[in-house]
Amino acid sequence: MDVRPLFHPSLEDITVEGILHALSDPIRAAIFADIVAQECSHNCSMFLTVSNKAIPRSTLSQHFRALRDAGLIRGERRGVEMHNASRCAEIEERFPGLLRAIVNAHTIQSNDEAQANKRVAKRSPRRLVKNK
Amino acid sequence: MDVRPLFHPSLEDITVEGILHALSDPIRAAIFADIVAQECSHNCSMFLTVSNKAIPRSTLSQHFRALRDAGLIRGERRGVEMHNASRCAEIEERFPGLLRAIVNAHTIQSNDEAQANKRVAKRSPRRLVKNK
DNA sequence: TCTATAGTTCCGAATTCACGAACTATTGAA
DNA sequence: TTCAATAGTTCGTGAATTCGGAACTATAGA
Repeated sequence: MDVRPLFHPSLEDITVEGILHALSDPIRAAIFADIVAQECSHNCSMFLTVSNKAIPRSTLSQHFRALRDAGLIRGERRGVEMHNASRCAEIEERFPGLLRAIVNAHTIQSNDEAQANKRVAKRSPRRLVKNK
Repeated sequence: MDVRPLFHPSLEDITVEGILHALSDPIRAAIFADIVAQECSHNCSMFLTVSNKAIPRSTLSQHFRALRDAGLIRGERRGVEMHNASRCAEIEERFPGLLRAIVNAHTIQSNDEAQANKRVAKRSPRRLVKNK
């Protein structure tokens, strides 16, 4: 009955600091990258594991709220689950190039890490770097 | 006698998360923007007030350390003071376009805020918006 | 040697963050 | 209807960060 509507900041209330802070967390960055990449709708539980790491539901919920509060995604309740879509297009209007550059940088970094893991794996096949 | 050398991460140890986190603080963002803008040397105490707000020395020192640890600036002791330079060029190699986009977004936001302040000032000349 | 300046370190208070437990809302089945 | 399952939120507590004053270190100059 309650179903308080989700808060979403209006475009002019979105701040750079807010965006950077939201995306400075690796889990949130991974979630956001995924939502951006596949422009289809996404519910939250798809992310109960992010990059081979289990995320508790409550933590996940907070991460989604952080992304919404920062204005990065828009969430919509659809029955029992939630649909999440990125607000890239809007943000691109206000801060051109920002999100593309960040997502791109994250991609570069992931690739670098994957390379590093391959090299490590060759020598000692078992341990992986950077997956604490 | 002590003068432990300042820590600076090597280029490949610089992370996107680290950069975003460092720049998600408005004071650090302002400091960094300034260092980037004026490519001349900068000591820390130039920033004892940032955007009309007094910053305690200890806090300032922490902020500079955060920027160094994130790999955004390089600090060098010169006599009694410190010389700070941005590491933009290096980072541009690894994460092309990232810093430009962020600094640019900050500029856009500052301009928007200045506009808002002007409009407010016309009506009630005294209070300024967003300078808590 | 004394003083002033620039910056760091230390530590306590305040804030933020993570996550388990309990809760709400919706759907589908009995 | 009622019951169970699913998706997500809220709350409370302990852990980790952050802020800033006080005391400290290092250098330059008188």
